[in-house]
Amino acid sequence: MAFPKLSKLELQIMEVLWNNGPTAIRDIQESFGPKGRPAYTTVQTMVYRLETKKALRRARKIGNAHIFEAVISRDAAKARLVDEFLSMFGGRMQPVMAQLIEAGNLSSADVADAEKLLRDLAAKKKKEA
Amino acid sequence: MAFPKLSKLELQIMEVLWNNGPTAIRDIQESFGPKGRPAYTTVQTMVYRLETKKALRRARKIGNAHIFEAVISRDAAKARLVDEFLSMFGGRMQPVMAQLIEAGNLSSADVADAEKLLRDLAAKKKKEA
DNA sequence: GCTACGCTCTTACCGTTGTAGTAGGACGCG
DNA sequence: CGCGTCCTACTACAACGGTAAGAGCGTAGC
Repeated sequence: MAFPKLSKLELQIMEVLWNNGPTAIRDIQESFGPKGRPAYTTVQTMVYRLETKKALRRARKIGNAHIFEAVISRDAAKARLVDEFLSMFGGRMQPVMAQLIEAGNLSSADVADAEKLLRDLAAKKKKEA
Repeated sequence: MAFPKLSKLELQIMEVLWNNGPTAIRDIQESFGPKGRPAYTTVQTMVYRLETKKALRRARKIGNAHIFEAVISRDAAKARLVDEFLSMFGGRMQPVMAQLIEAGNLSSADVADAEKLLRDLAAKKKKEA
């Protein structure tokens, strides 16, 4: 399949690769901040699983350490997440928007941004039609 | 904890209770539509698990069949879902909105609804400040 | 009253996720 | 060259979610 499902921790690992570019396991693990981070081998296991899922690959070696890089794009992953989420709401968009807008702690700036996006989208839809 | 995490299938079951009020397992199962629905005992297992999670309870019996009713409200469950989802995006609201608006297949009506919600929210925020 | 059908309860199994230990190879420093 | 450190690769395991089979009991209808 083109697109594997990623769990929360897997996503956090991908996030590091998306932000930092190719990274060694040790650096991924340390990027979790000193407290409450998972053990080195935990991160390692997740990275290996991401590898079999083809979400990342071994780019090269430095010394005996592998350097991993993302294969899947951040946008693709997030689109997948959105789909997943939508399906929880029966696939209907409107209640999701409503819930997000009401329950999420939106700042005024967030609201303004969202409005702009919606206006742009509305305009685009009009043109298409 | 006050609020258990519900999986997809668990949510679908709760959905039936929220829509229909107190319901027997057989009716929950049948509400999944004749094709591709899970076996009776599968639904039953999920219902039992929801019971131990205190998401629903046995309301009464009809003959020897239990009738179950929701304990958790739909809004509470969906709020929980939204939180869960947000945490996947690092808790920041804006990118989530952006992703949803761009990637979700919004109808024109959805867009209009969302805009209205946002306008109301903006107005409310102004008044608060 | 007996029988059959439906419901309950119990038990089980597999895949995924998160967690980590351990054994052994490689590398670099003194 | 030898020792410690670091990384790899493998293995393990528990919780959870989805799936369901099997045994047994109650009720309703004949």
